[in-house]
Amino acid sequence: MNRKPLLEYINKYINLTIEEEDILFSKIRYRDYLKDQYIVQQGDVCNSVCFILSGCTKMFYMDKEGQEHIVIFSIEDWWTSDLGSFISQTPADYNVQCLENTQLIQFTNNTLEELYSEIPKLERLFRKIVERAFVASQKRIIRNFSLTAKERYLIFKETYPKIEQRVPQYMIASYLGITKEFLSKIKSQLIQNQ
Amino acid sequence: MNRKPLLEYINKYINLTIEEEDILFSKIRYRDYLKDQYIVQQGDVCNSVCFILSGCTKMFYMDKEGQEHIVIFSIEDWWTSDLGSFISQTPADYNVQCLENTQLIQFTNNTLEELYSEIPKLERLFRKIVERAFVASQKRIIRNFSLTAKERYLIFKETYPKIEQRVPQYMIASYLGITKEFLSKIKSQLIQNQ
DNA sequence: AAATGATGTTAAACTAGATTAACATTTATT
DNA sequence: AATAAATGTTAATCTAGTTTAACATCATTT
Repeated sequence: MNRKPLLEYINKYINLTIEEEDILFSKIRYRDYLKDQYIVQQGDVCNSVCFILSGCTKMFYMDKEGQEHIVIFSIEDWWTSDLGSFISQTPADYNVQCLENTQLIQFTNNTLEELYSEIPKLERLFRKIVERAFVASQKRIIRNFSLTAKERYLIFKETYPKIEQRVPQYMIASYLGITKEFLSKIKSQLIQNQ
Repeated sequence: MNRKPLLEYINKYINLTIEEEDILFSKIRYRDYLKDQYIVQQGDVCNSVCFILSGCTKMFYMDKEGQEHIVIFSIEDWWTSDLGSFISQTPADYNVQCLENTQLIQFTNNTLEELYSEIPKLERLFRKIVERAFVASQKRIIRNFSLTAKERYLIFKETYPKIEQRVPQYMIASYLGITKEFLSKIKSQLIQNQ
């Protein structure tokens, strides 16, 4: 299997020797999921974090009214998991479902613990990855408070132009925290005012 | 100075030898801030993360209209910083200001890099800290989407009972993403309906 | 004790976004 | 090609939360 995407990604943060690369790839597992399959299900304990090689997933929370709230989309060269469930080994709050056929690399709990002890540098890698994710998450909280839905939509389009094209509009509405009807209204307003 | 609070905190995640503890405390710096002083200012590059020994801070974003949006409160045994600015060494998006006289331990960029190389275990510590912070941050995004302001207020009171007592109500409103007037309304509704 | 500033409350008018419902368009299935 | 299922749009009505403004309370300074 092709090692390139993961190695290129990792090399942005740390440098591995050839031997370390071999250790890494001896422990991880490739997996293929079909469109609509679940990688994580709300209520199950999530036992892996996954690096996406191709495809697209959504992570969402289903509330008591049965409404879906999308936390994040993930595509190639990014990660997906319910990290909260993974790190504390408690039932997942979220679902992760494939929006396209998706190929990924799984790091299970055991895999990761072994890797951390054999290649301590990976501790740094994952610290840096989570740092960035945390910063993005905090930015999103503030945006949700201080910007209107229209402004948030424009930022979303700018930030994730690829995702805009690949997923249905009603899911983008869910990610933005608005209804699909209101997103429709925003889009028609944007078309008129230019 | 008293090493106990930081060591007790660290011991929840990793174990340090006596020698490692000494290295740690030889590199960090204690600081005292007065009420209302700024630890980080929007626009400056943030060059430390701080562990709070006593006191209370707010981290907030000031929008173009001059409105303050509180991202998080921090009290004893927790951290404060603009992590985004700190890790990428770019101008801070947020302010961190003391709400009480505040005593803290500063980890500067250099301090941390030295510590990581002398005590690699600390890499793991900070990975775990950021993991938890990230999970809490994602939970908050979902709560803001799927719960009403009243529900969010009740959860806030439950989760941070100490903070509720210590900071003015209008700042709690800001943290919840609502106006102080609406928080007042919520509180009077809660008093009537019981 | 009076005065000033910071914080908190109440109520009326307003608005961003939700809800409901009907219809339009695109995609998948037979 | 026809039908069904999924996705997207429009418009009317409704509501959670905002805005404005006046007033109340509490703390600090003189």
